[in-house]
Amino acid sequence: MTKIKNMEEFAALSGISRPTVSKYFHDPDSVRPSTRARIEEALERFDYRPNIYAVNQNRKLTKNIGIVVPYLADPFFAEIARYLEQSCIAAGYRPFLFSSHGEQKLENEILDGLQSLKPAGVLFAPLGRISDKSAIEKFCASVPTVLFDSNLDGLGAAFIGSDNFSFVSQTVEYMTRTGEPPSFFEMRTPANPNANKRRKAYIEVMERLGFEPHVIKIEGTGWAFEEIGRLGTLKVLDERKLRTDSVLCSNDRLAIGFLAACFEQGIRVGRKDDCALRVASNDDHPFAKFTCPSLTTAAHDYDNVAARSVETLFELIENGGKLENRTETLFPARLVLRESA
Amino acid sequence: MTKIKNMEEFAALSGISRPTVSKYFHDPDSVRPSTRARIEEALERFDYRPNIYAVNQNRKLTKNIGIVVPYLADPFFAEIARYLEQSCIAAGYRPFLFSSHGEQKLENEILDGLQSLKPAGVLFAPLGRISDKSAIEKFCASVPTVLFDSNLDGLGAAFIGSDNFSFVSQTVEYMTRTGEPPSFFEMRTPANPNANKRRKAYIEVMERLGFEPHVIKIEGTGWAFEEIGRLGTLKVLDERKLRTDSVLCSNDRLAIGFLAACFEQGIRVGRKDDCALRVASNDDHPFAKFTCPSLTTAAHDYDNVAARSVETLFELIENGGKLENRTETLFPARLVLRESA
DNA sequence: ATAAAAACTTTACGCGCGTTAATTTTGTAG
DNA sequence: CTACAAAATTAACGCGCGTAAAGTTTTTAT
Repeated sequence: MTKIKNMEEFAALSGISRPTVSKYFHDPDSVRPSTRARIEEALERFDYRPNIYAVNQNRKLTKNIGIVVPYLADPFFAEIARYLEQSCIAAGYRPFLFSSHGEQKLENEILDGLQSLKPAGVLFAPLGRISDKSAIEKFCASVPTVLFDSNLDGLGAAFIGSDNFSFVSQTVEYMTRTGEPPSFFEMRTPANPNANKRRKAYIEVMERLGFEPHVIKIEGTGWAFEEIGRLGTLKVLDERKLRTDSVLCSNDRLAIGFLAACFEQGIRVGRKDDCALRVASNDDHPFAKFTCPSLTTAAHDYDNVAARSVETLFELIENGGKLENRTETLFPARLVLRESA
Repeated sequence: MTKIKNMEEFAALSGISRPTVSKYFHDPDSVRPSTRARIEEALERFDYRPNIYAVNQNRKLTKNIGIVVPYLADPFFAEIARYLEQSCIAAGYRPFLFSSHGEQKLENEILDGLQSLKPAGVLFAPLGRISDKSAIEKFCASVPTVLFDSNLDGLGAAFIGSDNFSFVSQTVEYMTRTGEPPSFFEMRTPANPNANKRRKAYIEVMERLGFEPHVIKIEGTGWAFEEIGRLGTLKVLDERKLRTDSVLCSNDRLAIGFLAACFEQGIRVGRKDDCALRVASNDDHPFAKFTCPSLTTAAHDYDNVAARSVETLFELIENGGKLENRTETLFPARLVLRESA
């Protein structure tokens, strides 16, 4: 079991010329079946693999794909990243995962570092409001990029995300149908552009149904949504700002904080008769099933968003990095009824 | 603003010879301040950076560091990964983050792929029980590796983690001091070696305090601990297996499921008089503050574990990949009193 | 000012592999 | 068996940069 240093050596040991071996690694089907068999036989005996640095230096396009999410400590992004990773691997690519950790500076540094990785493409969920648009625009000009989750107008070759209107309309309609119309609970300055769309959808749906919208805006910045939601709720409860017994939170992480605050204050939440409040939300966070009470929420179509994102990226890559026109694909939500509303 | 293709071109534009520029990129302090200034000035005007593939091909050691965690959808690991990443960057390295997603096959594939990245070192939190020890051993033989969180006997150049005895002794002592001695709630076949140490510590501490240990083992495999905990708790409650009003969960994610089940069953948990049960746990999961009631738990010393891990890795790297003897460093827990116990 | 040391320039080779052009071998069809 | 296309081989160059050797310039010390 001697260690093989390079392709030259491996080619010699396998009895095939180096250019042919090189061809094999580029596409195993491009060589005659008999020679392919000989190479793979040698591969079993000697455990050689091409030096990726030499390969990537000489190929025009690497097989690397960058995956960038805004906040990995949010299990939602961890889950979607997992799906994206696996799809890339299945397609013969090498995914590299990065988290902006909620900071613009880090997001920019990641994009910067990504450029020198010369990735074939990038799947990018930007921070949103605090993203450095011009930096991202520059980046997208030099690297084939598909945006997901958070849309930034005109940036990237395509956007794939969830249809916020579908989320809110389902939750609002459900709540109005089964009880009082909900107030909308959100952060005053939401980090994510989806939040704005959800508020607008809420107002639109409420008006269409003939109810007066009521938006409750709480203070707080950053990505510690649960704590922001909790503190905001305590304040709202203290000031008796709730007009009805129904609340729709902009997202599940705020709702987790909302429920924690209600529990602290001894307020029973749920759809049962002895409950004082109904709370629903949007996202179907992995923990939404384990809140007390479990959270009624509108679920992202994780699988489709992820699948379409990679599909689109591969299409983009095969197209040489350009698509005729930027598309925006939105997947509808699925209402998940649990105990909280 | 012409685009610079290579170091040759950049060197010409900056008026410095290529070898000197190369030296600069390796270590800016290795050149005369005046030439350094000239290079950096040119750097501002032209935005050139060395091709990392060419660099890594020719340098013996890359500046890459691999970070491997068992399950990124667990915010605990996301948080620690964040700290590790930042430390690596601060030290001038390039971190690459990977998650095994709870699967041995993926863990092996990650290690495999990591080898061809030729990293200077790897920070590795293995899956634990289901890890492929022999594959890991092989990996560690060729790449400087520091294990953290989960120890595997003798593998890696060092281990840094938490002192499980410290966790359990603090929670057990607190619970016995303020109420009935707790039962210990855990999975029958825990994925993580820390679980075994916690059970042993529980038994030891209970006996030392003169109480009879009582371990409740629930069924379930995989990494969906919350749901396993929830279902296990429903069963335990149904079969009335609790001997006292106190429960110590092996980890927070199980506890989250435990509390959800109690809530479903209308069982009040907490240290107040009107509560039927007290529940404590270990880890201080990022969501432990938002359970209902909030969870009393023993907190990891995140910062120190992460800081010492990277410290040790850098030491290992500077030492050429070998340390005289394998060290195991354990940091004690900090008891966090909340409402559940 | 002079000598020695330090830093820089020039020249050149090597890393491992992609890739091309010219040539030879192999496989298939008539 | 001949003819011809497909596939493999040989030879050679290039990618961008690390690095070493030899010579030149600049800095520092005396």
